[in-house]
Amino acid sequence: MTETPQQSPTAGPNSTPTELPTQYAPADVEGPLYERWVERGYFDADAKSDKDPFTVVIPPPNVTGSLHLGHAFEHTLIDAVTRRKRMQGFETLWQPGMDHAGIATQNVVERELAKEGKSRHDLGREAFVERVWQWKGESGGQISGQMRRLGDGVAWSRERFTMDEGLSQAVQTIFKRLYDDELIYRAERIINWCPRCLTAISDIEVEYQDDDGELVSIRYGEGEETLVVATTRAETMLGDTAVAVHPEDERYKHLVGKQIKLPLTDRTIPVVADAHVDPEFGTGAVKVTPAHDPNDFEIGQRHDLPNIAVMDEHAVITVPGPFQGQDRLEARSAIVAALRAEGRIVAEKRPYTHSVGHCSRCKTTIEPRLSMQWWVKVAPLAKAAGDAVRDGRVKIHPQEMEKRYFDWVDNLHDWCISRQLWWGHRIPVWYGPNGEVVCVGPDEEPPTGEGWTQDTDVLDTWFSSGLWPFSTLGWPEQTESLAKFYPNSVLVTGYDILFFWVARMMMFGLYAMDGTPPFHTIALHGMVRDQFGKKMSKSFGNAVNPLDWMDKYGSDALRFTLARGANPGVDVPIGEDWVQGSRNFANKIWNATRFALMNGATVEGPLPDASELSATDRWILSRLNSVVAEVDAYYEDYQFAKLSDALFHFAWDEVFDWYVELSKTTFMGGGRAAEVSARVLGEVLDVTLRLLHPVVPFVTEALWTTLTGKESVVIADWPTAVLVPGADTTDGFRDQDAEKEIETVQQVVTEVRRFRSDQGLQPGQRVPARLDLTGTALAAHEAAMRSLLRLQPAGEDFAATASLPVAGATVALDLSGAIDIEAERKRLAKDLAAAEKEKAQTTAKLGNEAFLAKAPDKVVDKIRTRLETAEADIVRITAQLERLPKA
RNA sequence: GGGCGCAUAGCUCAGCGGUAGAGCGCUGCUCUUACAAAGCAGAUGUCACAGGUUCAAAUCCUGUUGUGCCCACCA
Repeated sequence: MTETPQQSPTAGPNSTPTELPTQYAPADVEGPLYERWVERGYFDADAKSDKDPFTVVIPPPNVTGSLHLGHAFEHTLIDAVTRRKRMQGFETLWQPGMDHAGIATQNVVERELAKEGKSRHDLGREAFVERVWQWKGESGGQISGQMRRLGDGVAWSRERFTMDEGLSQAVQTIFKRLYDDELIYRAERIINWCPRCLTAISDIEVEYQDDDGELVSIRYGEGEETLVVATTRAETMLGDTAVAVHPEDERYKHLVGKQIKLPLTDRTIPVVADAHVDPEFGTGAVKVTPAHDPNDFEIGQRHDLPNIAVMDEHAVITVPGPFQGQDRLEARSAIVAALRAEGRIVAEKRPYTHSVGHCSRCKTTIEPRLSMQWWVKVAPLAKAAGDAVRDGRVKIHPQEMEKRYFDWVDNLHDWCISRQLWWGHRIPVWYGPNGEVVCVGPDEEPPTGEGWTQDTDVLDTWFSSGLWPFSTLGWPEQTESLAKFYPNSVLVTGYDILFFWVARMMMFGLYAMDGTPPFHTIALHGMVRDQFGKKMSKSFGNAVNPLDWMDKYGSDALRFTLARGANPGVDVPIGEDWVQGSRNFANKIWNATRFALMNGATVEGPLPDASELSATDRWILSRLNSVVAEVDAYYEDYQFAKLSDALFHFAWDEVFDWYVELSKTTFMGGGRAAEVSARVLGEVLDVTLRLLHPVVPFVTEALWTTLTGKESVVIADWPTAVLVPGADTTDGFRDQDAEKEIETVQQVVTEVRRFRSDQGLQPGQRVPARLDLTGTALAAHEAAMRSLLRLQPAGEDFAATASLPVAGATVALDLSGAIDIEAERKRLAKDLAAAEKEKAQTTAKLGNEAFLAKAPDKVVDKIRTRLETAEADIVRITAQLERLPKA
């Protein structure tokens, strides 16, 4: 769809034909540019470099499928940060890689198998794992393809996978060290069991939601010795081994120590006194099922109660009798029915809304279950992880998130790390024939001989990703890369994995790297949502494949839209219309650069001396330097939305709109003035493109290389304040007077345009006009203003029918009787009313003693100025109204 | 049950003590020689509600209502 290259019709002295088409076609440039960047090694990181390092790791995407908009968002932010640092001269490493995502990936592959009517057991462990590797190959390829499309500047040669050889070594090493330090142990506890995934999961992998259940109150015991307990999981009563009451509870004191009959069984169970029981809640008596409830388990420990498991791993009743073989839900209603038949149900509450745990992977209701598992003793590790933030060595951004972090690390239970899965790092522990337990580190031979077997479980996937900031650099080997790039500089990730991943990296990093935290800043971003702020999900039908929008609008457009919505720590809505708007912005940059090139914009040679610059030139250079400073400040504070917005408005409104329009007459006039402006425009574009590059890398690369003739903006210097020869500034050119002057020009132009529009004049219609600019600084801008306002020189027969005094200047127009007097009268009346209101307000304020006494001078001055402006406006408008011919 | 956050233009959000802002959308008029993926002009807000502090409150405090998120072993 490329159009014939256009040539500037007004071919001035500097105009050259340009090869750029009139519309930016991202698809034509993005792919080749990315491949060129990679080939030239711009993204590689050299551990031998003497530059200061800047390191950031990718939050490794799961190899479960393809990237979604959330990844596109995260990658945009990380890429922007690292591209800027690279331009600033740091030895920059963006470490790429992927996560094997144990349970998630195993589930995906099992679903694939299910389509073929097979289960993983049909294949057997080895063949199944082989199959998952195959899946990883495909999915991983897809993911890296998407990252290339996005423009991610990662060091591909360093790509790692949490299950590759080196990282497996790291996993075994740290496991062994923690084991030897007694920070990893094996114990039988109540765990969160997923009867669908058939594995234990950790506490944070359980999602609680309010479910409707039924609370039944059951009478236990016989005759005088009865009490009532309540439960939502009636089936667990088969495993009850006690009833607990509060030690001080008078109602039950006589029963403590007695045995009472457990209904539906031939067992009797003791009544125990335990302070855990809240006498205020329910009946004050609690059934105790140590094998199926974490609290009950602890009560059981205190009172030496037996643990009776009543369900197998599929949550099917195993207790011999009428309920054996029934699923837990089936058994629940059957047992309630049986109890009712015995007259033991004394109350029912249905529905009873209560919080129920679900497997975060498959949503199946968790079944607490007694099980032998491996654990990390987190207390000492979590203490260190909390302290590193508390003492300021690690900053969390935005700071409000610190509270969440502390709440978690300060109240952490031990971490169950073993999983009854096949996909993952196998636990490096061997069991001997006589119950010996041997933990083996990397490069150690496992015990051989009769009866020795390796633990069949694998590790929680977050165990290996917790090592990511240093395992990717070669740890446990003391590599050059590790020395150079650890600790990481900043971690950019979503607040949703603050506990899963960030806290674990903190714990492991501090532990393995002798107390050096893995990064000094944690920048947390929000979740991508749809244009109405709704969560994106496949089932809701509002999920978007980032590739679709990149195909349609270009990667830059997607990236810019995402960056522009990125307020720290809060969710980011995105809609297709907005991406389209960003595409328009990219096109605008493209065309503005075309215009500049057609007019000879250049970066060759030094900037002209300050004495040669027009006020327009000085204004835009001054503004440019403010924006450079502003953008830097926003980057340091991870304010991506603000920096993107600042650049958007500076580029579009100030450079591409006002500067270009105000300079057109200069360019057309040719001569030295045009040369000067061409050099200034070249400079402004050069800097603006470099400022924009981290967020919109492709279009800026295409244009910057064309503009400057240099190799690549990827390796260009990050902008600093521009200096103008001959100007009395050392820290960057600024010119307040020029800024004021152009502001006035803008006011005049806007005011006259408003008048023209109100009068129904066609935008292109030329009107004879006389401009009285005496006593103002605007004389130099007359040609530009006439051009912008379509004003012709006043001829012999000029008759002013409208006269607009604005900002000290007067613009008289000859509308040759075409003026709509009523419209003008209305407009002026409206303006007059506004000015009078303003006058009244400011007068009142200035008459207020208290205000004058307490308000800062700056504010008082401002109010005075407002009053003066209002008074001047009133005079002006009144004069205009009087001058209006009678209708 | 605890903790945190949010309520500002039709939508999504900035602003966080001194004249209400942006993007998108909407209404007019224009192919004005970089760009119609554009230009110009315009409309639209008791800044959730009620109190309080202050010369001054969208902005600070208290309460109310609505809403979202995180955490939690009350059967």
